[in-house]
Amino acid sequence: MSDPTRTTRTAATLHDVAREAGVSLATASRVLNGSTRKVAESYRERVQAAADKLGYTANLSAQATARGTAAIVALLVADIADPYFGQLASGVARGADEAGLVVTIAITERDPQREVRLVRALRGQRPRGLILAASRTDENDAAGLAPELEAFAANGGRVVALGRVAGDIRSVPLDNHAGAAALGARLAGLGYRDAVIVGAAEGIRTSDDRIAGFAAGFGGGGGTVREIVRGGFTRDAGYETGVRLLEDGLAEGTLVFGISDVVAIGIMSAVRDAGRSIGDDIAVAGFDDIATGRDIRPGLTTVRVPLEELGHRALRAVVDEDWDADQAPLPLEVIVRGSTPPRS
Amino acid sequence: MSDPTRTTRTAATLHDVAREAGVSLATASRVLNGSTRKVAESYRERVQAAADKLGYTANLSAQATARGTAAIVALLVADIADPYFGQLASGVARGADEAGLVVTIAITERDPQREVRLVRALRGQRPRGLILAASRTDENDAAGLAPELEAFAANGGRVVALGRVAGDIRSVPLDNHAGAAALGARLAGLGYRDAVIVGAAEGIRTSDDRIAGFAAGFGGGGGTVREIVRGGFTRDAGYETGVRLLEDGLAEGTLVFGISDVVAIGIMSAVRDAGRSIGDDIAVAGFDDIATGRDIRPGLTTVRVPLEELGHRALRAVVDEDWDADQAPLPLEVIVRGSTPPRS
DNA sequence: TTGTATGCGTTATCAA
DNA sequence: TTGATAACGCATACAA
Repeated sequence: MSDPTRTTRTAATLHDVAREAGVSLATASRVLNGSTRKVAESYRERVQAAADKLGYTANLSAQATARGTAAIVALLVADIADPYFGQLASGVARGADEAGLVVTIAITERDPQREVRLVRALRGQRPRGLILAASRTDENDAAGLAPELEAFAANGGRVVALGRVAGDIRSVPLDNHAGAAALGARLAGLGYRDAVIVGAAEGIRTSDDRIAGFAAGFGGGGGTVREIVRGGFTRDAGYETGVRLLEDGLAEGTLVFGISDVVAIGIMSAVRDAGRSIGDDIAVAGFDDIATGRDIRPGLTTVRVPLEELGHRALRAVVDEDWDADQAPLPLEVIVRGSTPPRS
Repeated sequence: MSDPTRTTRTAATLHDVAREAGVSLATASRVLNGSTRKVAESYRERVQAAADKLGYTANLSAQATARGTAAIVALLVADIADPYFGQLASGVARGADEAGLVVTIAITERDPQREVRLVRALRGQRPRGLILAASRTDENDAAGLAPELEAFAANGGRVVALGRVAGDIRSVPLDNHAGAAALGARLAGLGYRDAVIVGAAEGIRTSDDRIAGFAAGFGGGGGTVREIVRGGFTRDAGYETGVRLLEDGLAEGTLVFGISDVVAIGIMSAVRDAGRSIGDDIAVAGFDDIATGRDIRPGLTTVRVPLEELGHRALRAVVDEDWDADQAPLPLEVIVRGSTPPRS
C-alpha cells in the first residue's frame, strides 16, 4: 500500500514480499514455499509478516513451470451428476486435500473420442496424476487413448484407473465379478430361479464383469439367466429398458438385475409405472449401493461398493511412492433389502 | 524420436516443435496457441506437422505464467457427493468445456474457515473465475471471506455467487423466497393447515430465504407454521430431525417442509421407519427437485430448480464480457407429487 | 545460512 | 510476416 511501485490490480509476487522484507528472492521462496527449512528465525518472521501484509499467494502456475509439475490431480468421470461418480469424486477430493493437491475434473460423457481429447488437454496441466473413473471400453483403445496415457506416464505423470487395465498403469482393484457372483448366489439362495440382466453395451468392462459374475453366481445356485438386455448406464436407460421388458412380458417372480443402482432404480420406476409391484411380483437388484437405494421403498438389494474409499484409494495410488500393486481388492458386500424378498 | 537431444522423459516443448519445423519460437507459438492468425500457410503446416509428430501439448502452466491468467475456473461446493451440487457442477463443467476452460473443484464441507482457506489456495491458480456454490453464511464474512474475494476480483478474477451477495460480485439470481412462497401457497390451497419447517442453521441464506418464503406463502393461504426446527443440509440431518419431531409428537395431517430435497428425503425415511405413512398421515415437501424425488414412492412434492442450467449460467457469468446483472431469475416451478395429497 | 544467477515453457514487444 | 529477446513468477544449483 505504501509502495507506489505496486499497483492494486496485480497480485503480490514473491519479489514484492522479498523486497518488503528486505531479503533475497531465494530466502523468501524458502520460507514461503520451499520444503527444506533452513532459514534464520528472524528472517522467517520478517518474510511471513511481509507476505501476510501483502496478501501474498504463491502463483501456482509459476511454481508449476519452475518445478516442471503442477500440484494437480486430474479426474475423469463419465457424468458428475451421477451419484456414483459424485461419491467417488468426494473421496478423490478428500485425498487430494490431504496431499495438498488441487483437483481438476473433466466429464467424458462416455464418449471415447471425447475422453482422448480431454486427456490430451489435461496433460497440458502437467498434473501429478490422472484418475480415470470413466468406464473404459474397448472403443477407447480404438480412439487412441493408450498412447496418450503412455505419453503422460512417460513424462512422469501417474495414471490410475478403476478396475484393472493393461500397461504401465496403476489401478485400484475392484472385483466386480466376485461381487456380482456373490449377489447372484445369494439371490438364488433366496429362491429366485429366473433372472433378466440389464447391462450396458458390450465392451464396457465394468458391465461385462458384473454380468458374467452374476450369471456365474446365479447359475451356480441353481438359477437361470433368461435374457441379457443391453441398455445404458443411466437411470433413464434403465427405465426405458424396463418398459420394454415389461411390454415383452415378464413373468411374476422374475428377478431383474440392473448393472448399477442407477439403472436398477430406473427399472423399479418402470415396474411401478406399469402397475406391477416391486418385490413379490418383480424383484429388482442393483450394484453400487448409492444413497437413494436406502431411501426408496422397498429398499434396493445391491452390492455395496465403498465408493468414497475407492476414490480416496485412487488418489493414494497417484501420490504414494511405495504403492502396493498387489493389494487386496476393496471388500464388496451384498446387501439384501425389500426389493428382493425371500421366495419360497 | 530421431532427435538425440530429446529424452523420452520430457514432454515436447514449443521449442522442440519450432526446431523440428525449422521456424522460430514465436512463429510456432502463433500457429499453435496464438489467437491472431498471421502466419504463412506453408509455415503453419510445417509447424502443425512437427507438433503432431512430437505429440506436443501446450504447457498450460507456462502459458498461465506468461499470460498472467490461467484458463481455469474454480468451483467451490459444499459436498460433491450431494446430488444438488453434482447437477450444478455438471452445468458448470458443460459451460467450461464450451468456453475452453478447465474446472478445478474444491469442497468446503460447509466450513467457513475452510472455505476461506480454499479460496486462498485457489487464487494461487490465477483462475479466470471463482464460482461459489457453497451456502454462504454470515459466518463466512466473519471468517474473512470477503477480503479474499475482493483481492481476487481486484486482480482481474471474476467472482460469481449463487443467490445474491454483496460487493463487486456477479451472481446468478435464484429467487428462493418466491419459490418457497409459491410452494407454501400451493400446499395451503391443497388444504394443509399445520406445517413444520425443517431448516438449516440460521444465517445460511438459502435456508433463511426458503423458510421465510414458505412461511409467507403458507400463512397467506391460511396455514400456520407451528414450528421451525434447525438441522443440517444433509439427508442424515433430515432423518434425525424427523425422528425427533416424531418423538415429540406429530399430529396426523401435519405437513413437514424440508429445506431441500435431500433433507426431505431423510425426513420421509424417518417417518416410514416410525411406522407412519407418507402422505395422508404425514405430508412431506422439499425443494430442488433432485432425481431421487421422482423415483421414490410416493413422489416428493418440491420446487424444481434447474440446477444444471444454474451451473451453466454461473459459468457464463464468469466468461461473458457483457453480462447482464439484472437478468430475470431462473424460473422455479412447484411440482406436486404424492407426498402431499390433497387434503379435504 | 543467505544471495546471485540461471532456467522452466510461453507470450508478447519490437526490430528487421 | 517473421524472428530475436525480454518478460512472467518462481525454484534451485552454485557461489559467497
